[in-house]
Amino acid sequence: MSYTYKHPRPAVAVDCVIFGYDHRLEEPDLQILLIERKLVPFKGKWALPGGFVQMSETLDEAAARELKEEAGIEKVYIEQLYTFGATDRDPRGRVLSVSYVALVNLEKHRPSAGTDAEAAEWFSLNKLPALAFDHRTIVKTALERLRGKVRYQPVGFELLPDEFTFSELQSLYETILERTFDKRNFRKKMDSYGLLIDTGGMRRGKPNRAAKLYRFDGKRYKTLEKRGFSFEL
Amino acid sequence: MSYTYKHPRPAVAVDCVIFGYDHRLEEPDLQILLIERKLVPFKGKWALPGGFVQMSETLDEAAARELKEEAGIEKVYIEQLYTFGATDRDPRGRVLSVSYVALVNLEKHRPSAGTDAEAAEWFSLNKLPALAFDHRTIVKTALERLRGKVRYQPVGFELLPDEFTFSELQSLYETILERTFDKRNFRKKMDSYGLLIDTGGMRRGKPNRAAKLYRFDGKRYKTLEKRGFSFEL
DNA sequence: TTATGTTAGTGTAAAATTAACACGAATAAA
DNA sequence: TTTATTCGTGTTAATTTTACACTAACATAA
Repeated sequence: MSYTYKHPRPAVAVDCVIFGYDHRLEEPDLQILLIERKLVPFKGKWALPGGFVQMSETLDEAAARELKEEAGIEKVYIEQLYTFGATDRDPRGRVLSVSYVALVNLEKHRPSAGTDAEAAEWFSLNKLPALAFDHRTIVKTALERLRGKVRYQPVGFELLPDEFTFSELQSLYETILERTFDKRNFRKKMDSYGLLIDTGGMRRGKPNRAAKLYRFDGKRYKTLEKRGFSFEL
Repeated sequence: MSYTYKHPRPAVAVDCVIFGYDHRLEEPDLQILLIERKLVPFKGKWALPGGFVQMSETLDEAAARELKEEAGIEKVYIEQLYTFGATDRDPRGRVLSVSYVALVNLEKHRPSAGTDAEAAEWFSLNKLPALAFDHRTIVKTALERLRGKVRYQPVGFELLPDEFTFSELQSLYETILERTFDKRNFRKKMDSYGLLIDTGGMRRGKPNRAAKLYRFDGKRYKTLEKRGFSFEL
């Protein structure tokens, strides 16, 4: 079966930069899920999960599908990032890449468990291997987006478990933004938005004072957002 | 001549939201350049300037080319906005739209003069006609981007002439953000960044005190930006 | 049972930033 | 020369941000 057009057309792929975060680590860092390529070009090299867009699906759907098929990840935060269109970015021919950024917590979504995604592996952002195509550029762009976005939209919570402590939240921000925050000031500011719900639970198990568990109030945020409220860290 | 592929491919277009601004108007507003469609579908309707991506050009190049061919506009600020990929956004079949935002000053780039762009016309943003395809959505997205961006990156200057007065700059921001600023505070803040150069010239001609002309120091901004400085209004 | 090591949780004062506010100076036209 | 209009400027109060240190609670080891 083949398809014929009057004018030449580029192929269109979606590629996903999946940021993972594990709050349980001593020194948590951002991770990225990569897949080892089984085929030429770049056989054996690591690449972002992705694939070609089907005619019947939207771009968002294509990204969600690839996320599920190649990474075994479903129902997470995902947004379109940028479309990369250098003419020589794929040696096979003209291929555009509509890139997406996804955010997942590594406790909720176990590191490449089961599924199709056995070729998948998490890498620390600062220990990435050489990447196929222009995927390095895509990752860089994704990181800039994440750093920018996290400061004025409450997307950080997507990287945490449903219930988290203030310290965990702070560590997350410190990791992403590569800076430290004063504990009291951080808490004060976060508190002031009234977006965190005290779940009543406590994080126990470590040989120190237990920490209260909170949940992000997404509904309230949406309400406030419509009223012109803006989150800012 | 025809082109055959093993798998079906979407067609890929670029569409440009060109924001225009005329500081000479009494009550300036943002304008958008539209083109009256000569062909079905949406014949007779207004649409964003755009067209299909050629195999030999990058997406940015395609956008620049369409800007020139359809709008007669060259060498202006342009950046990629978003890629729209609803399966039914074009009745002719699957067409992706990689959208761009461009910013032009209407004194520098005369309203649809000469060129190919005779079908082109500027419309006030709040008096837009019905648009073809999903172009309304694209315009909405573009406006959100502009509003967001203008506050933390000095892109507003792209909408002004090379030399402008403080009042003109303030009116621009007030127009885009749909709010007012205190004259003295606005000036103080802008001044504090040291990004405006006093050209020595004066804006004369009106029956009131002449205003000093300034120029935006783009080079200095780039230097500061690298040092971690960030503009914010 | 007690001691120890470690993280959780909390308030205040100084500094910096933002917001509010009014009037004389300069210009072109009448 | 008068008039109408916009330009250019400084201070004070309010708010926000920053800096900073100790007690409380928990699990483990003694």
